[in-house]
Amino acid sequence: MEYTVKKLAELAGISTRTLRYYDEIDILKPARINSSGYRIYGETQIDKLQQIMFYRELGVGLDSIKTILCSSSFNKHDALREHHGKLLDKKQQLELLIANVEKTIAMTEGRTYMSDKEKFEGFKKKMIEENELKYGKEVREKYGNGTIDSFNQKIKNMSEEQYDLIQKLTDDLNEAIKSAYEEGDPSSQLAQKACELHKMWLLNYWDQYSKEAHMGLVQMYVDDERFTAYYDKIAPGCTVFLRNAMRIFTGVEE
Amino acid sequence: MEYTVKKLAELAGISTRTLRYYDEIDILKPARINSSGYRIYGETQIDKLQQIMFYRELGVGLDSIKTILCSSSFNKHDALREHHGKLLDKKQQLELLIANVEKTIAMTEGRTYMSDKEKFEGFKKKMIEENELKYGKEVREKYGNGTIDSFNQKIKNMSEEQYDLIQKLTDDLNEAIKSAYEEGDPSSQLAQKACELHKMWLLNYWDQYSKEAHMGLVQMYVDDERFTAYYDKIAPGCTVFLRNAMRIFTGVEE
DNA sequence: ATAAACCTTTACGCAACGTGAATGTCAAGA
DNA sequence: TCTTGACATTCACGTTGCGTAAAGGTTTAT
Repeated sequence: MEYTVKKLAELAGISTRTLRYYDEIDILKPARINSSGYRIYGETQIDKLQQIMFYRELGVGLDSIKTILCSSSFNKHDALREHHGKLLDKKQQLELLIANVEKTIAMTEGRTYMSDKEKFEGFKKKMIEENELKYGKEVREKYGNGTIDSFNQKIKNMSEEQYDLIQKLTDDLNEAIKSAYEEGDPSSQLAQKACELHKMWLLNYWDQYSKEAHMGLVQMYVDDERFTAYYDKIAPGCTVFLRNAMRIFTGVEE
Repeated sequence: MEYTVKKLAELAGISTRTLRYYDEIDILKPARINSSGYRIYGETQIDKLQQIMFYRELGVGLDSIKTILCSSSFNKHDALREHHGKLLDKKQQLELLIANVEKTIAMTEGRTYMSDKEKFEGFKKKMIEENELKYGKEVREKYGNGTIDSFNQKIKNMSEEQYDLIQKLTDDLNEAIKSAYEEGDPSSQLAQKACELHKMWLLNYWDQYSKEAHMGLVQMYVDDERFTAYYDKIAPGCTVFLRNAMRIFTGVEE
């Protein structure tokens, strides 16, 4: 039995373009070409196509398939195991992605649930997105996943009142940092009050507080340009000032 | 603070090409372009880039990101949920793929374990690949996953002797079908013996046998071109002949 | 002044085809 | 016989998100 492209394509449930492509990349050549230039396939080609489709269904790339089909069964087995490893990696990566997306959705849902009026737009944008984006990785690395997970959980469970409170706290904190910074003395009462406020602000997100962790965080503000940029918006140079004040506040030498 | 491509790229941990590309597709335009044609970015652009990277980390396509960034938070939420759905689909698909690859690996491992000498190359190629490829789907659909899973399990557990036995049985079966077909009478003793052999052959793979299932399988040989082609290799037209003989053998009217 | 380090645009490459465009071939009906 | 419609052919561009030159202008440092 002989087949033209269309026939074979229908038999195999693929497109004619695919067959021409397979011809082009030398993965499946027709048995012969007739006088009009038509591709003619035979039984041998059907068998090969079946094998190709078999590996294709396993997600193997055409390039790999080409070499697989020409190699011994030993190498086929090896190739499959390598492919398997790749798939597992992909899966793990995908699961991480899904978890992150779910977390983000949960956050936005928590927010919209609490306020239909997008009252907390600015708050959320600053707190959640910036926190997850900027702080997420670093905090995860330094203090483990638990820290940021509980952070997210806390945000979800917060009442509107709490949101307002934190909003106010944040404003007060920034104000305090600014005034203290303008005064210039990290050991001043104003500066130490700012540190206290920063601690209170932090306590809203951290499950357990430690001076060391607090100091570490503020030091990180200084070390990472992105953090510095964020805090220096209050006043240029105030990130370092905050760190110095915090050294005194926590008594931790870093 | 102003940034050139290189500066911003280093800050964000991406390539300059990426920034130029984002400019090209209108996803992140520089604040201005200086007299030498250099791209100059500002704080606003940093913030936007952070948002872009945030969504990018979630696996959202750049096209979607562009619309997301211009839309309300409500629509952002919606887009995220849609994206989430897509990811779940992808995951499911990937898991299926992995399961199939694992199954295939298990099969080849079973085979190589049983025979280092690639003694069963032809057998394996015909039995496992063709079975899984051609028969897998249909059998699954008609008789559930259990049927083919137990089939695979059985193959794995088979001893070399059993392989030889089945090989011989297969040859006998084909021989019997051929002779019976040449005689031409589906009710002949030869034809009924072929049916009996086909049943014995089947029993090596099926956990429980039923006349109905057997008849259904053979009818499927007739209905599906690919099956027909396979059996007609013995002799053109013999698939239908086998079906007719099987009607008498099983007494099932289909 | 000259080299190093930066910037620019242009454009091909990647995987696996989809989707035309322009044109040739074949079997069948008026 | 002529035409129509279904098939075939070969280009060749589009898809995604950039990587990677190539060929050239600008800025900075020595």
